[in-house]
Amino acid sequence: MATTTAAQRREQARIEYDAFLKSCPTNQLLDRISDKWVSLVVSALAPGPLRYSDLGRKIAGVSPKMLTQTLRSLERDGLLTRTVTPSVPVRVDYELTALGQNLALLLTAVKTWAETHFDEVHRSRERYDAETPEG
Amino acid sequence: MATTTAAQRREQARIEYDAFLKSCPTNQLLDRISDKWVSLVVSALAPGPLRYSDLGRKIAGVSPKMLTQTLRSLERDGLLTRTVTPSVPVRVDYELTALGQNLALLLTAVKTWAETHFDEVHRSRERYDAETPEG
DNA sequence: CTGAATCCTACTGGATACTG
DNA sequence: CAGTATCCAGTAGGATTCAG
Repeated sequence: MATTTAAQRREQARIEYDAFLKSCPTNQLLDRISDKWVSLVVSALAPGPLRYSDLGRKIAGVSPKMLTQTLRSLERDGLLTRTVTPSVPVRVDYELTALGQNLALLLTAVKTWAETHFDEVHRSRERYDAETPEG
Repeated sequence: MATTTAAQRREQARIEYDAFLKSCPTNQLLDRISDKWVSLVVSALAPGPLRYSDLGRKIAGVSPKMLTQTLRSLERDGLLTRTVTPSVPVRVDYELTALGQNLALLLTAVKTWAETHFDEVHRSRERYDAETPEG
């Protein structure tokens, strides 16, 4: 039959979606910078350069794995620079590039939005939860 | 002994981190709106209200589960409204609230940033990958 | 049409230990 | 100090199916 199953149609949609992503790779980048750790690291570095362990302390809940991973990703994207000072012990500084600082401004704006409207959102949540018959 | 093991110190850090999150719940909200699907849904609704299936088509790669989940979350946060028209079949419209539109502006700015600087990031990635001894 | 429920996989990301 | 490597749990999220 001319049966296009739901699965086939869905897969087709995914193929088109992949093509869409290729033709519009902006979404990949958007997804990347929408990452939790990216926001935190960029925010942490916004005031000025920091060392690896400084970042780890400033962000607190982060594991070394995620910290390194995020830093590498941001370095690869040209959002920050990694400077190794071959002293003993080694010292590594991370600093936002102009591009990174540019992005930091936007993320700061989003953060400010969250601070400004948090109580509003919070009240909305309580209202919603109260109305919901917890079922 | 006064032995604070690494585990203890780490756990202590997590406790403090939790307290930090409670005292500064903005981060939770920031994390929430940094979600991939949140960005996509808010962007999709920015031009105007849409029905459930319209959203599913416009966002393409999304599964009904994630779409519903994201919409519920945004509704709970007061970022959009859900309007049910009890016709047959049922019709449900989603529309950004003023708060949601406000956020949409910021996310649009971030999206614009991504579009503007994508080639720069892309070149940085190629440079990075070329320098990296693929090890 | 608009979801809700279930199942299941794959990836995220934390803990831990080890290296230069 | 600044990572790297390994292991492993939790969960995000896709596929599928069913209901109102």
